[in-house]
Order: sequence, then structure tokens, then C-alpha cells
Amino acid sequence: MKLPLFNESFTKISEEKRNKILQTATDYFAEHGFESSNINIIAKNSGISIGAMYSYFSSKEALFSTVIHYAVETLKSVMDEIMKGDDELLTKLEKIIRAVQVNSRTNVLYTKLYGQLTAENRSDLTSQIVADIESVTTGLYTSLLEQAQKEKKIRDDIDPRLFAFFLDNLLITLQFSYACTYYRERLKLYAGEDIFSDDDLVAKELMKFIKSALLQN
Amino acid sequence: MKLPLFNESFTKISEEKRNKILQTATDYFAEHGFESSNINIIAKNSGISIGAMYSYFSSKEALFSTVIHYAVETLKSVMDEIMKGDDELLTKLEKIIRAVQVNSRTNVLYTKLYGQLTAENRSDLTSQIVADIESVTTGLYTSLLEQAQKEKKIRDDIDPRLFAFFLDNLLITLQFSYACTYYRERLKLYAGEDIFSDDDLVAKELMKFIKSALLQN
DNA sequence: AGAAAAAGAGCGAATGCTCACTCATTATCG
DNA sequence: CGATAATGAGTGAGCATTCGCTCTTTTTCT
Repeated sequence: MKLPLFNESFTKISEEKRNKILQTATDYFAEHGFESSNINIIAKNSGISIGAMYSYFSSKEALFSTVIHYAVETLKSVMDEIMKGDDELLTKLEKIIRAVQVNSRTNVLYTKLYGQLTAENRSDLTSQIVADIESVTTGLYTSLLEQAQKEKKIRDDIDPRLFAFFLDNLLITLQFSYACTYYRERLKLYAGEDIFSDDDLVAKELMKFIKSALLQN
Repeated sequence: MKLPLFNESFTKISEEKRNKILQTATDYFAEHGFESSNINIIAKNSGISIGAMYSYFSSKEALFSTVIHYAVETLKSVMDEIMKGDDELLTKLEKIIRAVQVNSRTNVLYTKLYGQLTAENRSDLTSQIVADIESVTTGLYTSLLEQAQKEKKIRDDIDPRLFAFFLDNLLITLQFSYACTYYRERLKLYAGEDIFSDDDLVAKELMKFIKSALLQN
């Protein structure tokens, strides 16, 4: 199955214009979700006509898919950057946590989009995109743990696939907690209003949590 | 701020009819989300006219709020049941995990609703409902950990508020993983197609993870 | 080169469809 | 026979998508 993305005409316009459209659409979708977003307004805010919009994208869904596609690529590249280094497991995890904290603030919109995707029962089309990124991190985390297990760096009495899953769960919810209104409020409920001015504390405690969950003890 | 719930007339109809409406609406909202749900169809599926629907609920949002309200109450009562026992921390946590596994399957719909609520940038109205339940579990987990810390049952070098937060994150994502299509697929990616026929494995490994995260080591 | 023609990018008013919600009418009941 | 409840056709607003048009650029022809 192939996702509907942009039409050829979209590649022919100036990069500036392309970015303007993508940025505007990302903002708008992140704010309103798919259903409640008005593509006419997105066009207007982008400084183009709806007619032009429909020459670049054959449907609202195609625009949405494209936006998601870019979001996913961005997140992926951050992950890859961290993973390709040869730090050991715990160092990599800490880097991911830091990236999540910094990046979520920069890319709040992307994370919101991600949240929307997972909650909505969107068509197979979009859920497919997400399967892409998911399968990347899945493999990454699992093989990281398996590797570490082989090297006796972490305990051997665990199922690396499930532990990778729990790990990812912690990182995803952390991501949400820095990006989505709802989860932000929730973290404040737990740790107080000021928690967002103390990234170090959160990172340190989460590393403590993860570390002793993983290590032989 | 007060949430719009049902009108008085809704209390006057037979319980059977009331349940039929709520059940139908819950199903429908869980399937389609708020925006994409059609209240005319919900009325028809419930076997009442739209006119009647609007005499029971003054708006689509009121119907939605009511549905959420019941969902939250149900989840709350399960939690309370577990919490009021005098089991120790780890036993309680295991019970919660088990409840999440069993209950999510029964109450898939409720969990989906919860997921939709948190992802959508819904009006303050609905986000308020959720703050209700959230503040309950927040308090519960945190004081459980503080208590256990006082009794030297778990390590004392941690911030109980943040550890409670991480704990809750693990439980929430577990809940999602048993209820929402997207997260189900994700868990399958990690642990294989058959994972959903082995609740014990998941529960055991998660307990292992949590246990060593919490214990002195 | 300059004129004429063709291409096609961009425009936005108009179309048609989907609902949330209303209200005139009808049924039910005490 | 009122009063109360229920009905569902109708209303209008919102919005995805279309399409006839304009205006600019490119190509063709003399």
C-alpha cells in the first residue's frame, strides 16, 4: 500500500515556499488535529490559494501524510545520530533522554502530531507511516539490550524484547510529558510546577530508575 | 468551571434505556473520536430520536463529557478496590498490572477514550475531567512510595514523586498497549505476534523491571 | 528579434455534502 | 384534556474539493 504524499508540482516550487507550507500545516495540524483542521485556512496562512494547494497535494490526507512524513524523518535522524556513536548502553540512553528534553521543546509540534496519530483510529494509510519509525526504534533498543547482555553489562535473567519495550515506554511518555499539554499538566501534578526548569533532576532520576532496572543486582 | 453533563430528563428514563444510550455512545466515540462522531447516528443506534437525545443532553459535548465521566468512574473504582487492601507495595503493583491486562480487554473502549482525550487539544472542559482522575492516581502512587520508603521497603536515594511518575508511565503505556490498535501493534513489534496470549510473561517481566528499579541494591 | 500561440501555475468563487442543532407536529400519559 | 415526552424533517454553518478563469512564462513561427 502506498501513502498519498505530494504531487510533482510541489517539488517544483521554491524551497522557501515549500517550507512555509509545511511549517504552517504542521503548526495547524498539531494545534487542531486532522479532522478539525481546515485546509482552506492552512492555504491562506501559507500565502497560497486553495487551488494551488490542491495542485501540490491531491487531498487533505495527502497533505497530512506529508507533514507526518517529515516529522518522522526528523525524529529518526536525531535517533540515528545518537545510535551511530559507540558509547555504551547507559550513555546512549542518557543522550536520548537529553535529546528528548531538548528536542521536544523545539519540536513540540512534531510530538503532538505523533500523539494524535496514535490516538486517532486513522486510516491504515497513516498508521503505516508510524509503523515505519516504530520498527526502527524497536530493533534498535532490542539489539542494544541483547548486545549489552552478551557483554555481561546488564542482567541476563530478563527478556530483552520486553525490557526494550518498557524502556521505550518510559522514553515515549517522557517525550509526551515535555510536548503535550495534557501530559505536561500531569507531570506537574506529580513533581510540582517548577519541574520543567529542572531537566537535570528528571534526567538523573530517570537514569537511576532505568539503571537499576537493567543492572545485575 | 462546571462540565456540561446530562439534563434532568435523562435521569427520568428507564435504566435500560440509559445504559443503551451510554453504551452506544461509548462505542461510537471510542471508534471515531469526538470530532468524527455523528450524534445523529448515535441517537439512531440507541433507538431514540435526535430530538430525544437533545432533551437528555444539551450538546454533543455534554454527551461526550457524560460518557467520559462514566469511564473515569469505572477506572477509579477498580483502582480504589486494589488500593484499599493492605497488601504491600509490590503486591499492589502486581494487582494493578493484572487489572490493567484483564480490564483493558474488557474496557477497551474506555481506554481508547482516555487516549483520545489526552491527545486531542480538547477544550478545557474535558481536560478538566481528566485532571480529576489523574490527581487521584498521582496522590496514590506518590504516597505509596513515600510510605514504603519510610518503612525501608524501597531505596531511599530516590525522589518518590518522580519515581511514582515513571511507574505510572509504565502502567499507562501498558494499558494503552492492551487497548489501542496502534500500541498493540507496537507491542507485537517488540515481543512477537503471540505476546497477547501470554499475559503472565508480560506481568512477570514488568514486575522484574519495576522491582529492581525500586529496591535497594 | 518580435509577435503570436500554447502551456500551465495560480486564483478563489461556487458546489455539494456532512452534520449539530431546532421546532412544528404527534403520541403518551395522568 | 392538558401536560409532558418523543419524533424526525428541516435549517444553516462549516468545509473539502472543483473548475472556469487570469496572468505569466515558455515555445513556436515569421
